Amino acid sequence: MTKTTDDTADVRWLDSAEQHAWRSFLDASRVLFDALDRQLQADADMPHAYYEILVRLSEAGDRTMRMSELADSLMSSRSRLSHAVARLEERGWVRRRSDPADRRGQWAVLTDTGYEALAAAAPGHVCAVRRNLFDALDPADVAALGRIGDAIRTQVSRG
Amino acid sequence: MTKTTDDTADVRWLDSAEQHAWRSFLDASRVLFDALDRQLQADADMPHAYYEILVRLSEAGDRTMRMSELADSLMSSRSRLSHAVARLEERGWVRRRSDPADRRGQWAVLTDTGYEALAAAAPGHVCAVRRNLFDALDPADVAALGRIGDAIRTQVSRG
DNA sequence: TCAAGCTTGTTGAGACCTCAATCATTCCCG
DNA sequence: CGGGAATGATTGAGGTCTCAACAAGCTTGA
Repeated sequence: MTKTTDDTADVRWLDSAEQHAWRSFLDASRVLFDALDRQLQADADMPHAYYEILVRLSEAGDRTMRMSELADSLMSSRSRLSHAVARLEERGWVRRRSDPADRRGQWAVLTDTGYEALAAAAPGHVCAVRRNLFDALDPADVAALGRIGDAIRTQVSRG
Repeated sequence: MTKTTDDTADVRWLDSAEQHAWRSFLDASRVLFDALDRQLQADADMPHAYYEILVRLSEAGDRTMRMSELADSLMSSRSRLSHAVARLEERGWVRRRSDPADRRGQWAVLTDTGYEALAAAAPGHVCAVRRNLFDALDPADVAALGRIGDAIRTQVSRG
């Protein structure tokens, strides 16, 4: 969509560098995430979202996190996480325990089976990330990507 | 997930700069795309995927593209596009016409109604892209983002 | 010519996500 | 203390996406 009429004169359209950056970012995200999702689904029978949940839990003390804390750390809605953890619980990879101190709260706990599933999936996934992403980037690109990502996250959170 | 045993010694794990870049990219993509999807859904009653389809068609000669060409240009699977165009057709925003020269092929055509829906959605969407993304980036970042995106797309397509 | 194999596109089932509504609990303040 | 607001989390309905299977048409080569 480019500017063609005057009734939107107050909009600052994207210039060509922005246009290119934006489409490039969109396309790159799509192909990359699709590729990683397919790899994980094929080799470890889990979508990337599950993998990320297992990773966060594996890094937490006692392999345990509050649902809300887990959702925040994954930039996920509570609803999305609730559905996902319900499915992970069916697989026996995560268990939920209610918090005696605040009976509204729930703890998500990574089970041994869940840890094993993660350990089995990780090497292939990390290889795929390296092959599809980092093999294309030099150290300056890696640093730039980190900085840009941080800037975006901050910007979006500010509303 | 970090290296903890020796049975995966052949995997080159991410170093801390890569780790940071990767999570930052993941998180930024998630919050950004979620924000844009919500804005479009709320203000124009369409998901971002529909918007992109309408944009491509609006830019094509005769506002018409082959389904496969459209799918490729959107980095979309044919199945995804088929479902999406079916829904767009129900809304009267796109029509499909079969190609007399190759009767397997279909042309997707943007209708006037579809064009109007796009024109109505575009200003708000572009503002949201600027507010959530470009307002946080200086020109060097914009250039870097474009280069990195291109590199990723190339890398992933090479398998 | 014609059958095997590619290409184009669609379909259905099932998985996942969003939104809004809901429930239970805790917090806050008059 | 008590009642309304806020918090933590879940649920169900409905929309979108994936995967695999399919259908139909084109192309090729013996």
